[in-house]
Amino acid sequence: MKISKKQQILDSALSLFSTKGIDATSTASIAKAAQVATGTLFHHFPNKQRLVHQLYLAIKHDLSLQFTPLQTQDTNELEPLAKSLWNNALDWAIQYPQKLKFFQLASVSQLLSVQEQADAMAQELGVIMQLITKGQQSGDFAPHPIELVALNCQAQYLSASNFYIDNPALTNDQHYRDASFCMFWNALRPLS
Amino acid sequence: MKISKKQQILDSALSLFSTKGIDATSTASIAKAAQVATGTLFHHFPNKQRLVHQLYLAIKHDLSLQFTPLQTQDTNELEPLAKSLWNNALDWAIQYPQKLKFFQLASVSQLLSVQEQADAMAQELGVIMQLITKGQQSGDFAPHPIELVALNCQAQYLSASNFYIDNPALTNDQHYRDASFCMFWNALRPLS
DNA sequence: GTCTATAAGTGGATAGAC
DNA sequence: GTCTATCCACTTATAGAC
Repeated sequence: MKISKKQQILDSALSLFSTKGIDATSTASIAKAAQVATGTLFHHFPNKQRLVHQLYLAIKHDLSLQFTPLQTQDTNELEPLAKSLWNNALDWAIQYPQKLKFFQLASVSQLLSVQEQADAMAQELGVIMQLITKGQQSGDFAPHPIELVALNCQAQYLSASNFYIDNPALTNDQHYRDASFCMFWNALRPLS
Repeated sequence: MKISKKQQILDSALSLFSTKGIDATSTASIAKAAQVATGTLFHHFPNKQRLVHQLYLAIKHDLSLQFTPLQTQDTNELEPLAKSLWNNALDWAIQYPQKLKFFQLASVSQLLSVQEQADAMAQELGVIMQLITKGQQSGDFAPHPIELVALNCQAQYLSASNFYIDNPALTNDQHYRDASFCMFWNALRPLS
């Protein structure tokens, strides 16, 4: 057996959550989709909430892996670095639309506490925070409050990702790609 | 009796939906909170989905009313107009945090079809679309695809609103207000 | 219009065999 | 670790009295 039952459950849960919503998906339907008994599901996860939480952490970690390869790049030129991070993140969302959708559902739902979300953000997306701080120090970015800027970045990223997922034909359209990055980048800049 | 039972049901539904989530809120709990029998609820709304839909439309309309008083203003100067629209919308969200929360839940959940959401957007928020078009024609804004720009505006608005709702102490902090508008406005501008 | 009572079904979660 | 079988609280929605 190549994939463990636990992983099958997580995969099926992601698929169902992202299409039907988290609350609207029963544990029984997850087990059925994973070709597993409900007893097995509750053997691996003490309850539904823990299953959601574990899936959330796994996906957030997965996204963070898109950023790490770029950490070693030259950081003197901020814009090209930001552009490759932006495109990496967008490509990830386009490749795994279910992960993005679930990520969004989990963020908006009250299943995870604000604290849990903030912790996951700080741990996994620390690279982004450092980049914002660096840009503010060099004067490339406006000196706005960092929490506000971080939330704004996340919001613009989710917005652009959803657009590409809903309009697959435009995925590789350079005009659209440039436009989305331009808005993102300009938002961070100081008033000229 | 000042408020109709139907309105009591809508009010209680909004309150419960925004705190517990839509799926996680039972019709029985809505009826109980509204001090009404379940039979009464189903007399006014054929089913739960219709109740959600009706609430969604009412709230979207409520938001749109924040924009109409400004339509008659002088539109030669775009930035001050945009700033007052931005602040109006933020103030509305801060005053009615439950409405914003529900609005977000309904947008992300699959309860409303993409078409229904787009229709409501076009009808109620047409003012915003016209403003974007006008800015693009005058050269104040970059000529990005309008759908992309509209979604970006909505995302930044929701992001800023959530921040203020989660941090009530900063509601009237001018530094934060200016920062959030600066990001929003800059995102729309062309590359300098 | 509003209520009570209840139908008919689904939910998360558990016990215990293998 | 995985399964079958099952508990029972809770769900949406309806019927019919007032």
